[in-house]
Amino acid sequence: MKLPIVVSDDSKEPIYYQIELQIKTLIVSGQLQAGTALPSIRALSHDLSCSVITTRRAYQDLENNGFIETVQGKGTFIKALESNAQMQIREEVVYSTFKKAIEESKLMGYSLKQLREISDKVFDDLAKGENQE
Amino acid sequence: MKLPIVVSDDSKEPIYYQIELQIKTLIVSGQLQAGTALPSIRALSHDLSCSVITTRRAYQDLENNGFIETVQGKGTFIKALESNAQMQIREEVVYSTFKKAIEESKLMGYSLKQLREISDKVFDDLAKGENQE
DNA sequence: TATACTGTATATAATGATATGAACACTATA
DNA sequence: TATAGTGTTCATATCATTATATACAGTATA
Repeated sequence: MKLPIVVSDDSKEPIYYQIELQIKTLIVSGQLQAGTALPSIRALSHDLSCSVITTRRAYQDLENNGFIETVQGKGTFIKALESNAQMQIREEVVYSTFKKAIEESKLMGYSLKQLREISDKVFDDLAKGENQE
Repeated sequence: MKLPIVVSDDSKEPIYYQIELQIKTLIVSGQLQAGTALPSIRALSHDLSCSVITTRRAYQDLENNGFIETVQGKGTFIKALESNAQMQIREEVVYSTFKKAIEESKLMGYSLKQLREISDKVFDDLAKGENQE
C-alpha cells in the first residue's frame, strides 16, 4: 500500500513530524482502517527520499500515542481506535496540551476568565471556518 | 533593585526563558510597576551567574512582547500595561497559542465539540485549584 | 573630557535535536 | 535452512539553539 504522503525539506517542521501528522490524519479520517499494514519503514523512506531512521521515528511516535502497532519482523499496523487505554492516552495528551497553553498564557497577564473568552473566540472562529467549507 | 529571581541549570527550560517567565510574573502581578528600572544586564547576569548575553536575550524577548523597554546607555524599564498596541500584541500571542493547541489536538481525532469539552474541563480544574489557595 | 555606568554587535563554543548508514535480530516462506 | 522481507540498534554527521567572552557604542556625571 502506497500512502498519499508528501514531505517538504523546506518546511520548518522536521520530516518525521510531517510524516506523523499526515498518517494521523489518514487514520482519524478513516482512510486507513484498523489492521491495515503500513508500508515498511524502508519502502516509505525510499518513496520519501529520506532515511529509514526518519520513518522509523515517525512510526515510533505514532505507536507511543496508540495509533499504530509495530511487530518486529512482521511490520506495522493500524490499531483499532476503540481501545480504552489508547483513548485515555490520547485524551491525556490533549488535556496537557491545553493546560500548558493556558498556564503559559496566564503569564501574559490574563485571568482565567479572560482566557476562557479568548479560547471561546478561537473555537468559534474555527467552527465558522469548518462550516464554510 | 534586586529581583527575586532563581534559575536552575538542571531545568530543561533554557535560562533566558526562566528569566523571562519570572519577570513577566513580577510585572503582571504588580510587583514591578511601570517606569521601574530593571537591573542592568550585567548586574543581573552577575547575580544569576550567567552570561550577559543570556540576560540580554531575556530582556529582548520581553521587549518584543511589549513588557519592557530598553534604552541604550540608560537602562531597561517596565512599560505601562495599558497601551493598546501592547495589549493587542499580547492578545494575538495568546490567540495563536490556543489556535495552535486546538489544531494540533484535532489531529488526535477529536471534533471541535469534543475538544471544547476537554478545554472546559481544564479551565474548571485550574479554577478549582486557584480557589483552594 | 575622563570615567563609569548603560545597552549592542560579533565571533565562537557547547549542547541537543534531527537525520543518516550500516550492522543486527526477528519472521515468513520457498 | 536459505533467503528476503520485516523492525531494531549503534555510531556518526549535520544543523539549530543556547550560552559564552570580548570588543563596540551610547549616556550621565564628576
